Amino acid sequence: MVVHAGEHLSTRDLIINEALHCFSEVGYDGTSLNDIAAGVGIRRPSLLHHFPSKEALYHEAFERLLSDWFERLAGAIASSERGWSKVQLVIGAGFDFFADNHEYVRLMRREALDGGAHLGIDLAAVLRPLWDRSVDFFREQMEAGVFRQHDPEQLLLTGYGAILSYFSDSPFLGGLLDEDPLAPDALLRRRDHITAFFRTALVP
Amino acid sequence: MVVHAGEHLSTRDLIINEALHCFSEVGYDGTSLNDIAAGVGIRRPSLLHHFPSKEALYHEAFERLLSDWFERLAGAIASSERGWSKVQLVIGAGFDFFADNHEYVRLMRREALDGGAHLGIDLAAVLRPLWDRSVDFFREQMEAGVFRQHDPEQLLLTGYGAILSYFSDSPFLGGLLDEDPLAPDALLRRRDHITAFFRTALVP
DNA sequence: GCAGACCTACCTACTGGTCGGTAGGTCGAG
DNA sequence: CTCGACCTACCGACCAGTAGGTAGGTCTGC
Repeated sequence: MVVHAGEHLSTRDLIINEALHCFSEVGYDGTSLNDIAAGVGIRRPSLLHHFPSKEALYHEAFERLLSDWFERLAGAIASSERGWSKVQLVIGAGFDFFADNHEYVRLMRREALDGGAHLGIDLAAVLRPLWDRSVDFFREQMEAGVFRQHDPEQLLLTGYGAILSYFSDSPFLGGLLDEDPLAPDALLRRRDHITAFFRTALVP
Repeated sequence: MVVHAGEHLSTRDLIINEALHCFSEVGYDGTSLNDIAAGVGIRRPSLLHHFPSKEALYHEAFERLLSDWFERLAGAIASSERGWSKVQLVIGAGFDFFADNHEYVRLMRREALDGGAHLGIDLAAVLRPLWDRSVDFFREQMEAGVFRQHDPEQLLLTGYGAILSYFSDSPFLGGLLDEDPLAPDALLRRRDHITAFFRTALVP
C-alpha cells in the first residue's frame, strides 16, 4: 500500500511516494525524472537503477494506488448490508479514502481525462466488474421497491462526478468558495450533503 | 467566438482552433507548437509570427473559449424565470453547450485540476460572480419554500461534478459503459437523468 | 518599395536514458 | 582474520532527441 509515515522506507518506496506526489500535482508530462529524484534526494541515474523507465515507474505507482483503493473499498462492498445502509457504507468508504488521499485523486482524474490510453493500465477495464456489480445492485433494489426508480448507470455516473470532482478540482474550488475545500469541517459538510442528497433521491 | 465551420478563417483563427483541439486532447505540456503548426499546415516559426509565445497562445485560446461559454449561458441566466423552470433552463443551456463543445470541456477540466495556477487566467475569479449569484438564487428560493432545503453551495458542487465529469471523462466512461457516452441518444438520456434527478431533489 | 506571411537554419535548455566507475557491504575460501 | 569475488546503491558525464524561441531571408499582394 501507499506508505505514508516517514520511517524505514526503502528508496524504492520513497521514489514511488514522490512519483505519486509529482504525477498528481503536475501530471505525467509535467513531471521530469529529475524532479522525482531531487524529491527523494538522489540523482536521476540512481532512480533509473530502481525502475527501468519513467513509464514503468508510473505504471507501478499507479497500480499501487489502485490496489490501495480496492483494498479500502473491499470491506464496504463485501458487506452483507442491503438497501440504503449499504449505499451509505460504500459512499462513506469511498469518500473517506479520497479524503485521506486527496492528493492522488487528481492523478486518477488525469488518468480518466486521457482515457488511460497512453499509459499502462486500462483503468476502465479494471473497474468494470465493480461497476457492473453496482449497476446490478441498484437495479435489484429498485425492482424490489427498496429504492426509487432511476437509471442505475446514470445514478452511478452522477455519484462518481459528485464525489470525485470535489477532490480533484479542489485547487479550483478553493477559489470559488470562501474556505479550503479540504479543511476538516468542509469535508464533513460535503460528506453529509452527498449522503443526504442521495438518500432523498433513493429512499422512497 | 470559437469558429466551427471551415470557411474564411484567418490563419490566426485556424491556429486558435487547432490549439484548443490539441490542448484539450493532450494538455498543455503534451502539446508542442510543432503539433499545432502541423495541424494548421504551417511551420512553427510561422505560428510564432502570430503569437508571441506558447503561453500567450494558450491564454488567448482559453479566454476565447471562456467568453463563448459565458455568452451561451448569459441568456438562460438573465431570464426572468423563477423556481424550477429557471434551473431547468440553466442546466439545459449548460449541458447543451458542453455537448456541442465536449472536446473543450476537457480543457476546462485540466485547468480546474491545476487550479489555473500555472497558466494565465484565474478561472475561479472569473466564475466567482456567477457562482455567488447562483448561490443567492438557490438560497432565496429555498427560503421562499419553492425548493427543498439544501446547502446551496453543496448543491451547486454536485451539479458541477455531475455535468462536467460526464463530458470530461468520456474517454474513460466509454470503457465503463457499453456505448459511446457522446452518442446522441446517450446524451439525451444523460440530460434527462440530470434534470429529473435535480427535480426530485429540489421540487417539494 | 513595402509590409505581412511564411520559410529554413539555428540556438539554448532540458528530456529520458545509457555508460563506466566507485564506495561500501556481504560472502566463502584459505 | 584476511583476501578476493560479488553485490547493491549511487554518481558524473555523456548521448540523441525534442522543446520553445530567434535571426534572417524569400515570396506575394498592395
